[in-house]
Amino acid sequence: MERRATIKDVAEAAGVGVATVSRVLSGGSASPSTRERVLAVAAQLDYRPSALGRNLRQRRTGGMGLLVPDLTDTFYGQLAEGVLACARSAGEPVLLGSTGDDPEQEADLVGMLLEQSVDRLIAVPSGDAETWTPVIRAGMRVVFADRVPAAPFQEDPGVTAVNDLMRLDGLSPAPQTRPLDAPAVVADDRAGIRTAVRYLRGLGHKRIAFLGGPGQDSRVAAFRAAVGAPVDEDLVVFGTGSRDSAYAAASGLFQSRPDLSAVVAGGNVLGEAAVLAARELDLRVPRDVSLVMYDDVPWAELCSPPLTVIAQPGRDIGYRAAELVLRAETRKPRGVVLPTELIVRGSCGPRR
Amino acid sequence: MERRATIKDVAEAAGVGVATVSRVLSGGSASPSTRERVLAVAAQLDYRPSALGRNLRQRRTGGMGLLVPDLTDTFYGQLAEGVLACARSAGEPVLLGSTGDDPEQEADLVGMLLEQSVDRLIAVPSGDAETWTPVIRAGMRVVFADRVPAAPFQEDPGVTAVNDLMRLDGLSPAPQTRPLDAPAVVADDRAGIRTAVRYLRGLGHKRIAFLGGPGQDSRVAAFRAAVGAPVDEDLVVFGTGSRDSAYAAASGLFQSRPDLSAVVAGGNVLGEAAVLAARELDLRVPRDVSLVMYDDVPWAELCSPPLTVIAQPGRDIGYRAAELVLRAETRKPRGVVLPTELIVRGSCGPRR
DNA sequence: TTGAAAGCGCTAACAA
DNA sequence: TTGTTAGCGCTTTCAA
Repeated sequence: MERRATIKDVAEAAGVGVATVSRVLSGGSASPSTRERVLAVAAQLDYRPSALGRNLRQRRTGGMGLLVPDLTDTFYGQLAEGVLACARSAGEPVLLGSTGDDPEQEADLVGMLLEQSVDRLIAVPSGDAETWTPVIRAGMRVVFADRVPAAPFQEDPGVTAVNDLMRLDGLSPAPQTRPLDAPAVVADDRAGIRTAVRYLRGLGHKRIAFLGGPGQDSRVAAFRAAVGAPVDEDLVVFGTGSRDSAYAAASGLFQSRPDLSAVVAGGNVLGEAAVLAARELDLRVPRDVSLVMYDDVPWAELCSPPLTVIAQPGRDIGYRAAELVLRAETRKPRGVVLPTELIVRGSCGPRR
Repeated sequence: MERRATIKDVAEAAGVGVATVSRVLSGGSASPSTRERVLAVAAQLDYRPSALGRNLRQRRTGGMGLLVPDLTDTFYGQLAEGVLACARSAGEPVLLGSTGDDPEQEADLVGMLLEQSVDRLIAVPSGDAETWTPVIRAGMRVVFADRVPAAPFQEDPGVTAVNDLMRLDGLSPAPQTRPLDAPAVVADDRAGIRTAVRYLRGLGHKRIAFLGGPGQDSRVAAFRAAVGAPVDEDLVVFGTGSRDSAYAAASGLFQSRPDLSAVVAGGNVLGEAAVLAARELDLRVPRDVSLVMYDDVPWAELCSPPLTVIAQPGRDIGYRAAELVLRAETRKPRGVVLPTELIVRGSCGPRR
């Protein structure tokens, strides 16, 4: 890197002390004449304050970290765009990491951010509450997006945010121990899933399956609640996050339960897998099987028939999360739940 | 951020000087006994060297910047995943920016990186060679990915990399002035487009259109070369990068030239638009119009018929670019061109 | 092999 | 309103 002008250069050229330059540039008090002179010189020298110096002095790096499971998943692309939009308008840098939905990789990435002294983080978490507690305790200001860390124990979720959201989602409330001081920005999974299930019920469907992926605990819970006890457990299956695994899960589901007439896919990768598996098995959508997919992605409309989806505002989720993590907010920040919308297209039909 | 152990703490606890700690931790010389002691203490204190201090001292930030046009475009998601994979294995952070294919936003983002003293950058460029020359001159080590900056003047492309690649792509060679010292990692657009056009020709198509987007100069050029002079200029149309604009371009194309029988979409967003526009206009694919799309994305298979595509290795492009920018390489680094592959599925048929 | 010391560019006390 | 100064945590001469 070529030598760039430093604050000292500006100070000398303007005939003032470095502190004055610093003050002027950060909007502190200074006489109009000094201010003007300093500004002129700075512009003339094309001076740009070094974030390095400032950060070291303030013992913290500006900007924020962003951890998502997979950027080839369009939903996370949308979420990331939201975060970037907010960060840009705030002039803050964003450090990106992709976790592959693997708690270990996630931990590595968090370690890297710690090393960089990044103390603000937006995360779509893979690890459970137990793994996140220490990092929040260590002073990292984290906002969860899209989902919250799973509770490690049924009897001790140990997470305020998780707790509240689980309650929102109709899960059993649990005693609040060790509250996890992190807000979360999520979609209203409960309402979204409930609406979808009711819609399918209205079409006459009785055997409705749920095809889930990692971190979709609240959607699964919402599904169970929506179909009501007793839940046919064979109709609730999971992939591990990769497209292959999602396909395997979908294919296995269709083959083991040819009696099912509708499936709710918990995310767009799972929806994709369902479409592919159905085609492979010569199941027609929606004639043989109806499909509702979580996430509205551009290609949902390209399928034939176009997919009926539960839309969640990925971009807004990211934007709001970035706002939250940026706002040097007061204590006990609360999370936000954004609405979902059932968009009816052509992938659901009456039960045959 | 809670107080973390510093190098000084480690030095004191180990009864050595800070320089020794620094040496030990960076693999310098030290007696076995000292080394062991320092290491033990460091581990015990959970010491992690602060990137802040190191960076200031070395007047540069580690890691790299990554600038892409749009993360909701799956191709760039793939590319980003490649970059992240390489960065992770090198333990380097990645600063992400999304330019929206807007040279101004791009310039802002570059400015931000400069301020952060990030001196390595992987960019899918929006601005032309003229805007990039100064940043490279300023010492930023940039590697272009997916495409190279457009040449500002026909008679003075002013860019070695651009120049070479344009030549590869069959454009007129130009005198090499002001060489732009930046390597590029791109797909073999020329071969990809040529193969697609030949394939369509083989199917009997005569009136083949090209639907392009920003930064696709080399693909357009390849298309012109492949169809051969005289090129029917009305059959070469462009969107500006947004989905809406792509749709408008596709729709306009189909309506103004009902005689066309095949279209090559220069990217997946354009392909998406073509499918949508065709459906809206009641054009059947491939009966009424054949379609080949650049980019193999997961949803290409979900369309019916599944889309015939020119696959380019997005992830590899990102990975290789990251390797290049990381390797403190010798002078005059050359770019790399990765192969494309025509994947025939169902969106092309014989001309009616 | 080791330690002392000098900064990297900046901000924030503190003085003037 | 200003300038001087002391570091932030680290690496790197330079001596010992």
